[in-house]
Amino acid sequence: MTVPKSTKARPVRAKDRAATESRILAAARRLIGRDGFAGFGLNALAAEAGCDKVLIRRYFGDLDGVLTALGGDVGFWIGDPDVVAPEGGYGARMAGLFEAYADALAADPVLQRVLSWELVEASVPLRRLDEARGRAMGTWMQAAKGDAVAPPGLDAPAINAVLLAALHYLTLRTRTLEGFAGLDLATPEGQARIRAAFRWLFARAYAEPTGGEPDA
Amino acid sequence: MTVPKSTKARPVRAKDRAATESRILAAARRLIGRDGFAGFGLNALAAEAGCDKVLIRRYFGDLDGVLTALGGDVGFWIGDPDVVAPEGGYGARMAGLFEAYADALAADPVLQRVLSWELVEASVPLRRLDEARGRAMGTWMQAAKGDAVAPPGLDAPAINAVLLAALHYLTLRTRTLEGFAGLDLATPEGQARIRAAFRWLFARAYAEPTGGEPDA
DNA sequence: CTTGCAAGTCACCGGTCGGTGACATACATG
DNA sequence: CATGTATGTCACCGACCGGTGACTTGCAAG
Repeated sequence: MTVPKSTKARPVRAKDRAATESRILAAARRLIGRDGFAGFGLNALAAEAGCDKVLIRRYFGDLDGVLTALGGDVGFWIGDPDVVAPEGGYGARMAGLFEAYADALAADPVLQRVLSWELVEASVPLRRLDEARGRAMGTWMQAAKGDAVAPPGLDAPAINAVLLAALHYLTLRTRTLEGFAGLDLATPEGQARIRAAFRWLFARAYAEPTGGEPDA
Repeated sequence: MTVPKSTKARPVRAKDRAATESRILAAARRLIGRDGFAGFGLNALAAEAGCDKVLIRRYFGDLDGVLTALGGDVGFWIGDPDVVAPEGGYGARMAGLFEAYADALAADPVLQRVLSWELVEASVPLRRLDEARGRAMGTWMQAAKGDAVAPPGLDAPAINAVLLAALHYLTLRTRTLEGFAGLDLATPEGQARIRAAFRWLFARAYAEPTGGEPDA
């Protein structure tokens, strides 16, 4: 595709290492996004990239090297933190950031596969991928928070982590199963109920102090 | 183990189909709990059960048949709904049920593996397993709820589903990765913060009506 | 005891996996 | 042009996978 074919028939290929490497990385992204990590292997990657598997080993060592290179790739994770306009109080800003992230996650099959696989296998490159993602997420949250401060008397990072975990699980689950806990995640009605529940939780969790703190 | 060895040396084995079947199912549970679904195959299961793989095929058809039989097994999923004493209001009862379920899930590696694998692969027997689990969970929640009713003006099933999703994700993630969203899930402090955040969210979500409802 | 059959054992098949050595080709350098 | 080296291609290996046919063995009915 990107490499102009030569004149000869069989053993052509343009002898461009950089191009081959980027073709391999692009194929890895495509492969993970389409088939996930279960079938992510040397042979499949070589076939997807249209090159011999020995080149993958020569350039990246092994599949973990490919993942590491993928994680180090600039712009691999969701890029623009400027999606959310910092307005309103802490809760409103967090809710806005949350919804923007939810949309981005729903639209990114590769990120979904990575998050799913992290729950199954604990490998070093996956850990690196997650750390890179976590760092990007942190700076994103910082930018979105701006000068707003969380209400006193609550553990905002923990609350945000819980709601983020719920978003991850529900998003990942929608890809394989329709229902969860009696709700139908596939229908627009079910998704609307989930969204409303998230809004409700954000609003209530970060509401102005009203009652006693349920600490023990 | 359960089958008394005969006198002869090699081709003994007691010719007891029922015992062999239960040995296979027990081996499947052990295998899934230890290694997960990634290495769950005919050969591994036969080795774990100490029988020939052809017997697995003869008795269960294929691996999916084994999973189906596992799901139909009585007491495969968490059994006793009487853990939670139905007391207090709706929110308190749900929070109590929630914590009991959290402890049970944390102590059940097989259930964790099933929940993880459901996010990766969408196979029919896994769907059946999930449906059985969902039904057990539903009756459990019904029993725990008792005669309490949710406060009006909110979608209690959706809110419960969100918090349950968060519990699932955080529990599954703790098995492979230490941190999430800046929190350290491995330390008792991090787990205490998560628990406190859950309590906070339950208390706030189901608190007596205080302010405006954040519906859109 | 003889016979029939299910239970259990073994050996083998084709396919795919990751991995490797040997080789062909293109490009830059002398 | 000659040469070295990196790039790319190919064939093959051992290991494991699910799957299957052929066999042996124990049990029970006749």
